[in-house]
Amino acid sequence: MLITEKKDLLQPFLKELEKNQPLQTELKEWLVNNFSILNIQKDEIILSEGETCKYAWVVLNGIIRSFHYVGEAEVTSRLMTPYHIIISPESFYTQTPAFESLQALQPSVLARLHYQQLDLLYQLFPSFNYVGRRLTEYYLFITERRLHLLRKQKATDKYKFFLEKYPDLINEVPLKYIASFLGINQETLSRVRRKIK
Amino acid sequence: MLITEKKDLLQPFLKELEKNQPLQTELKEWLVNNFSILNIQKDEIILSEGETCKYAWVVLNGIIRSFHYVGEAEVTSRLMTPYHIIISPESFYTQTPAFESLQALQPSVLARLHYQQLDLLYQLFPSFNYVGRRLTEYYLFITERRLHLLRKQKATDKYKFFLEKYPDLINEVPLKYIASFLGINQETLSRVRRKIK
DNA sequence: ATTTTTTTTTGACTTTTGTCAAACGCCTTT
DNA sequence: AAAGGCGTTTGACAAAAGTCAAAAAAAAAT
Repeated sequence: MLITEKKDLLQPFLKELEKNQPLQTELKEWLVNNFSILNIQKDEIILSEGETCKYAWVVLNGIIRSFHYVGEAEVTSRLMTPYHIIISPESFYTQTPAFESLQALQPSVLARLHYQQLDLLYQLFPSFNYVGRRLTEYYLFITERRLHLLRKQKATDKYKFFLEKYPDLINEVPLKYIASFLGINQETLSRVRRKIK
Repeated sequence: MLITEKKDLLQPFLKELEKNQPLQTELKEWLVNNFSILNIQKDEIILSEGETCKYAWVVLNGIIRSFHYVGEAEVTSRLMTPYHIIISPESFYTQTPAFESLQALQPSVLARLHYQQLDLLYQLFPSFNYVGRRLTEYYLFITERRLHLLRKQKATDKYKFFLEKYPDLINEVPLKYIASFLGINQETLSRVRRKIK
């Protein structure tokens, strides 16, 4: 892939990164040089349970879900849209096997950076620790929001919360994944939807 | 409070901070000088819903819970034990009013640092951004663990997970708070306990 | 030691959600 | 137009959890 093309693809993500604080030009160049672009098919698995999460991915296009198994059943834990950074946190931070998998729900474009490259990035540009900290704080906040959702007692409340906080997902993601994300089953979600309309 | 006394109180917390990487002596001195120690009574409210979370607290002793209201009912969202750093994430990071409150479940000893002091700390010691990032990553990980708990479908599974991951809390925290933390009601928790024993 | 208060458990009943099987609607393929 | 596949809805019934009131147990106060 041409470097100019890669640059264009990464541009909106870099802009997101700069929301807090502008980044040094060399840092941005380093990012463009070191990220790789991936084209992912619908349903393709990006990370399998049991593998160690060696990359941080950025969604440039498409939707990715994380899921794990509870017995036979799949549980969808996160739904990730453009400019979201994806890792399996425990696995990535501790470089141990993941208990969850990552899968594309649509044909998607991702950028990825290797764990060791990210480590190097923090060494080369210590100021990037500030960005890393702010980003992690943001992810902590949205994780708390998912917790808030799951603490809603009634299926109806969960669905309303979902509509409010994740409006861009409702028409993009099959209901079975949304139901699972909300911790209810698909039939219950379907009944909730009928009641609300 | 004497500085030597404060130093002794903070010592185990500083040791926790140094688990990843030793800290410069001046940084540790700065922390000892700038943290304030608070003695908190049982049931005392540390932060009230609607207030902005201006401090980061460290539990040196005791147990703190966070909770918010859903209608009339209180929902306990976190239970925090020694050396845990406490903030109301959204409120602290964005300096906007909190939707949750913080309360001591036991007589507790806390150390606190003002938001602006923390900001100053990051400026004075840029390397502390690394520590901040690692800490935030850790809190992200344990937040995901709470999510994992709430995604368990059956009350029995939630309680077993709680016993496994939070063994130090089971004999210290009244069951009504644990039930609420698990997203079930107290009577259900009581019945689960009978069935398990 | 006794009383009072708080915490935990129990019982009877209601509400909510899950389960399984089948049907429906819509898009794509032949 | 018919057939197949996928996502969504519906129905009948079972299981799980919630609610309210009261009892029992444990802890704290007098």
